[in-house]
Amino acid sequence: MKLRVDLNSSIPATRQIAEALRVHLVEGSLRPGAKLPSVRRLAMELGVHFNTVAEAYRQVASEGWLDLRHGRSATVIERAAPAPRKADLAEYRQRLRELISQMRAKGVSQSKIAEELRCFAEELKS
Amino acid sequence: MKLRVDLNSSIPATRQIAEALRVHLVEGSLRPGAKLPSVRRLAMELGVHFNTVAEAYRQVASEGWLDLRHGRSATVIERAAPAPRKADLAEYRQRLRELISQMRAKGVSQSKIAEELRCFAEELKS
Amino acid sequence: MKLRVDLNSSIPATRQIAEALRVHLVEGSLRPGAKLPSVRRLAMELGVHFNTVAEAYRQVASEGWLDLRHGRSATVIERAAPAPRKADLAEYRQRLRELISQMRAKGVSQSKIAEELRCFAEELKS
Amino acid sequence: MKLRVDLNSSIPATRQIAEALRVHLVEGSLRPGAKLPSVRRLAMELGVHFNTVAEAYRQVASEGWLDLRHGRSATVIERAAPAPRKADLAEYRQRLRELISQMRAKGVSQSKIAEELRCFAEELKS
DNA sequence: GTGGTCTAGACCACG
DNA sequence: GTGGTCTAGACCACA
Repeated sequence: MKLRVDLNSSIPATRQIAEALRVHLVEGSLRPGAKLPSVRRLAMELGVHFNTVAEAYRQVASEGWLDLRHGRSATVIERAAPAPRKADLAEYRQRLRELISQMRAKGVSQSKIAEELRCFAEELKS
Repeated sequence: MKLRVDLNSSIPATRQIAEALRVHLVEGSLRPGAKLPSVRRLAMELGVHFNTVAEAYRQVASEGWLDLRHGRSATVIERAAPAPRKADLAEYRQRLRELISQMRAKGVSQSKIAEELRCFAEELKS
Repeated sequence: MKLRVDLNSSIPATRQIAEALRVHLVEGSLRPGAKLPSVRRLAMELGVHFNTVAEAYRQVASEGWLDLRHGRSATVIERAAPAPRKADLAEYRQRLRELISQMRAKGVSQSKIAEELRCFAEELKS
Repeated sequence: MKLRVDLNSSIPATRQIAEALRVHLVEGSLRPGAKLPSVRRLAMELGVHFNTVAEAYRQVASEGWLDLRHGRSATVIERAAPAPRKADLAEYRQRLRELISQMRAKGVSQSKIAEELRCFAEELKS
């Protein structure tokens, strides 16, 4: 498992790590039963404080992906996929619309954005 | 032009207003030359402090959408699209990826997400 | 409103502050609508870091006592008293039994403990 | 003597074991002279690592309840009740107050709480 | 060895 | 002015 974090990015390291973990979890490269590296080890590898990693683990655990208990290493657990609520979908659509507005506001062209979206859509197909 | 803000929401009012403006600007319901309501009037309508609206106007203006000068009403301007910085693009891609992971974590199926993305991409083409 | 915290105590300041707030809230000296002092002001008064107070506020707010929103001062809110669940009562009884065992283990005499308990019971009557 | 520990509980095993022992010791079901099961045996029964049991024994022993020596089984001893330190008493009073606030916050009525306290006080008298 | 807590300081966002 | 976030370091608790 390899995680990339960019310490110079304006996106906080905690969020980057949590997000990278979610990607692995969602995509199946981290399966139930797998043990994550210890917070301290991963922190050293990434060049961040161990609390930064610990917080990321906690966030992901609070979403039901990890069993995180004192003294034991963090373990991926079987996770009952919740049924998506309609309200959630509407909210996500709204957030997507806002994200696109922001991109256009920052000067990214419509065609470039459309290309990005299609690119992600393709990735999901596989 | 109608803006919806929910004062009880945990999303801060400033951001809600700025987002709503951006959506209108980007989607064309606010065209160059259009005049926005005065800060105080809009504030009264929305039930927020006028500074809150002023801050939202300033944010949107700083992105090049508005001509904001003392004594005149805020006017939408034809804006030279700023060159998107590479770092920005990377950040937006990251945020998009994150949004998608969250949707999947919430139980939205891959195909459903892909469909949403393509749908937005189509809208942008036109 | 006066809060006492003992920085030399082994009990963490955050917990002491949260607890002191709870006592005021439960006993009615902080009523719905009342505004708490700002985290920074209270922190200065108590001689702790403002984050310590902020965390205490957050804990109490998460129990439904406070309206805690960015930029506004913390306000006591009307709180629907939840119906006590039976399981809760059993748990509290267990915790009380454990607390008493610990006191006896530390050398506090039975009669002294009984006296304490009766003393608290009296306070509650009024 | 039977101890219940719940390995799935968020309460750590060590604490659960130590608490359970204290309750037995204080309430008299473990009297001076009684021998506790060996660390390994109890650990096996409870399904925990023997170090976990050993740590619990050590904690209880450090409070003067047990004679814990290499090669002999842990034995309950007649203990000279240690003099309670004033600071301890204050801390316990604080914890009791905290427990009561929590009960009230959870919706348990004052009179119900007072009744519980008096009930425990009576038990101690005998 | 593991993860967790508490405190702290620099900086940010909101009104 | 308000509260909040992020990172950090010393120390603690658990297995």
